[in-house]
Amino acid sequence: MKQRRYLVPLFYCVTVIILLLPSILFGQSDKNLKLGNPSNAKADTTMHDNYLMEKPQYCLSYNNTKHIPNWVSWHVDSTDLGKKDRQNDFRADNSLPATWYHVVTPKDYKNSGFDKGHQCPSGDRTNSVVNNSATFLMTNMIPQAPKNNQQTWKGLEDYSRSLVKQGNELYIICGICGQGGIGSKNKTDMVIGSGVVVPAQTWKIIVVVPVKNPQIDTSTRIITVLMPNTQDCAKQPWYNYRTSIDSLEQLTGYNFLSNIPIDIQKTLEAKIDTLPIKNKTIINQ
DNA sequence: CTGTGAGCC
DNA sequence: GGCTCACAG
Repeated sequence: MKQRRYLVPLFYCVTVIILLLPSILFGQSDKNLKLGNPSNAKADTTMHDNYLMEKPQYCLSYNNTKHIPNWVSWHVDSTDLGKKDRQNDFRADNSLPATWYHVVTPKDYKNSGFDKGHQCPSGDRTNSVVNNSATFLMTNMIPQAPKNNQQTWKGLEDYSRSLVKQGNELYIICGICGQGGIGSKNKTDMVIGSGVVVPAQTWKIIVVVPVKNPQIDTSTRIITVLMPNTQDCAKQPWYNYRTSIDSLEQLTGYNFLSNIPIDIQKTLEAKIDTLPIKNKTIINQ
């Protein structure tokens, strides 16, 4: 009879460990795709143009015709932001299926007039060397016009991290559409290197969730942008490129936020963020 | 690897 | 000036 007294706490401990196992093993990786998989990508090598790759740091749909991701999805909160240095170890992603001939390397971007533009930013993964280094895999890069990448796009990335520091967690997805951009050589390029497609536009959706009240409802702030992959992009700040998820769905054919209840989803997808940014006047256009 | 540059706070 | 996005050699 005496042993039975140990059974209850033992059962309790085992249950807790089993329940926590996914987060112990995978950290935050389960959050990276939490709001949905907009193109129904699958980790199936026959899906060569919509191939799902899940990493602890971010998830993506890879396009082996374009040799860039269709979209990259991740989650950021204050635990992701640390003090680890930018690793700068751009390199081929050898976790692509071995049967696929084409693997993009940094060489494909050399002297192209386009940046190796992070989708999941280095700056969103600074809590460990391993996590930061993972953002430098080439499957997380697109040929991005330098002024788009280093100015307009970076402006939104910096603003996003300021929201995290103010007590929010973010669910972010971004990607590409179309073909043909204008880089530092001041001409339209359709491809660079050994056939890496240059997108015409870049888009991003940020779902802002206060950590102290982490529910997603019709009042949740959504920041959606769509900007040209050109040097002219930087003539406007990021907040002048705000649009609705509805318009992005029409453009891309994707279904965003599909894991959110449909009525909430519809309200959120119609919204265009209008919050003034940094007290600057927003130019209406 | 080091050095350089542009933009922004 | 310091920080962060990069580039070239």
